[in-house]
Amino acid sequence: MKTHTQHLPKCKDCAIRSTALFGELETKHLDDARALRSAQVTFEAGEHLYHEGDIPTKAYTLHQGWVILFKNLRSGDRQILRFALPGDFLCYKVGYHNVMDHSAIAVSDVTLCAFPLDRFRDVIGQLPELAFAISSITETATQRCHSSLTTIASHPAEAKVAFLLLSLFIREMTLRTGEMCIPFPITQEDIADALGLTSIHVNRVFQSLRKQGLIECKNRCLWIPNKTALAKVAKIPLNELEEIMIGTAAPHC
Amino acid sequence: MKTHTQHLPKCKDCAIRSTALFGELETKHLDDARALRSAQVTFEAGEHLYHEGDIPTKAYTLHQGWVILFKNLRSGDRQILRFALPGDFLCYKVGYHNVMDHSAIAVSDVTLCAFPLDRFRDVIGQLPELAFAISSITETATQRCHSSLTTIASHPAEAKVAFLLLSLFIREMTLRTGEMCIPFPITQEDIADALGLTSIHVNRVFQSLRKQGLIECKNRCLWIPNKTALAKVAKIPLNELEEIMIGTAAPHC
DNA sequence: CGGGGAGTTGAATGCAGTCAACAAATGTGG
DNA sequence: CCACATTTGTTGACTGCATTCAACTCCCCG
Repeated sequence: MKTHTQHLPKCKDCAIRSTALFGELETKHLDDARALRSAQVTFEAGEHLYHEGDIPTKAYTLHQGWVILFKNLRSGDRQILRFALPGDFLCYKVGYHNVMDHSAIAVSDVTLCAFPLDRFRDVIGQLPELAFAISSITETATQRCHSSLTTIASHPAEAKVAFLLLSLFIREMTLRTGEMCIPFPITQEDIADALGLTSIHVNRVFQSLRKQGLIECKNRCLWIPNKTALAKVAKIPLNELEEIMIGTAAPHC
Repeated sequence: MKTHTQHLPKCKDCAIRSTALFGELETKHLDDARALRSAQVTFEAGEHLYHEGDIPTKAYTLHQGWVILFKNLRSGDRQILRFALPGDFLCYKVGYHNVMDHSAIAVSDVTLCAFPLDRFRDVIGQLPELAFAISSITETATQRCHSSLTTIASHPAEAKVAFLLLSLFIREMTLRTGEMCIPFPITQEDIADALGLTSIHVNRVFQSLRKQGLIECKNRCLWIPNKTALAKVAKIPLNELEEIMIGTAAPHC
């Protein structure tokens, strides 16, 4: 982990600001919002951002790269709770049990904007909008969790994989326009750990989806030629999925 | 649904106040907190509190009875997201997409305290503590969702059922001390819909758990003689589960 | 007393897991 | 730059948990 406090990039030039929440706040309360950010931080692929049990002091907006949020299980393997993509808000915790219930690890090299948590208390006093902004983010997170829960609990493996790939594809594509594939730094085993399947079975599903022409995936890149068709396999209407996956994700400065 | 605005019970006499969040706020900001409550509302068993797609105007603290939160699936059946018990906070929504992503139905006759959502905006301006209180609740909800996700994704049916029964038991037992069973108004099919199993398989698991002496369940009542033993089957340490399930749940007046 | 919902039981099917071996891709040190 | 090691992906055979379908019982409620 490296921390940079000097020469931070200007917020107004930030490519992901439009997908992040401070984008909206900034117009009205530019200074308050900016004042929250303390530093930019980088982690290398494979580094832990935080561990289950940690008491966090900083929240992060993910600026670049992918992060996996997961819980370690007694049995030795892990349950992936969420894939965090640029624009996502991580590690915000204000409740009584201010202990992280999961760990986070960088899957690719990542850059984050750091916000000391204690400053939130002060700023929210003067800026109630921030409280609603954060509520909105948490609600989105819960909504996505509901969506995952539904898919994982009651659909066959092919639908689960289709759902996850399509979700990630939609989220990543909103960040980059006009490209013919998205970077896809996760492994089939990661997908298995997210969906409660074995990597072997995920592999079989991948091949089946490839044969049907629904996905193209090689060299750490993913392309979905026909989102509607894949949504059908995922057993969720495309517009519904897009509504959940796109939209305000994080405060960003 | 019936609404009562007269002769509301006094908050300080409320049995569940201690498990709810306003319990803490009240000492400092009694009047502000009370002012939020507009009415008590009752629903009969089987009545819907709200539907997926609704734009809510009121949030509720569940005062008595159980409520099921669920999503209807294309396939015709439903995915249960959460069982709400007395003390739980329902239907709070402030984000941009202020549309409910799920429906709620009363499983037993229920009483709720209603809080008009528009008042929250005003009060939070003067009372930032309320913002944190609500954040805390939402975090707990997300944490429980994580916990469900983990259990449902990666454990066999017996562990899933054990996990759910134990969770409900622990939560309900904090509300009533010294009793030899908890009211258990849900059916095996409800459990199946929550865990992504068939009711037939849930039934087989029930019988297996009964034979092992881990649960006693009849006449809409549940008793767990040995929580530690059942936690072992659920593949989660008892103290960890208790930490997630007990504690601040809802603002309550 | 009859009807309907909830719970129970059995047999057959199938989806996904397990084990094992191998191939391909990626990374590392000499 | 090549040789080797490690990780990731691929394939096949076998097993088993959970589903499906169907029939039947129990219990509550009108």
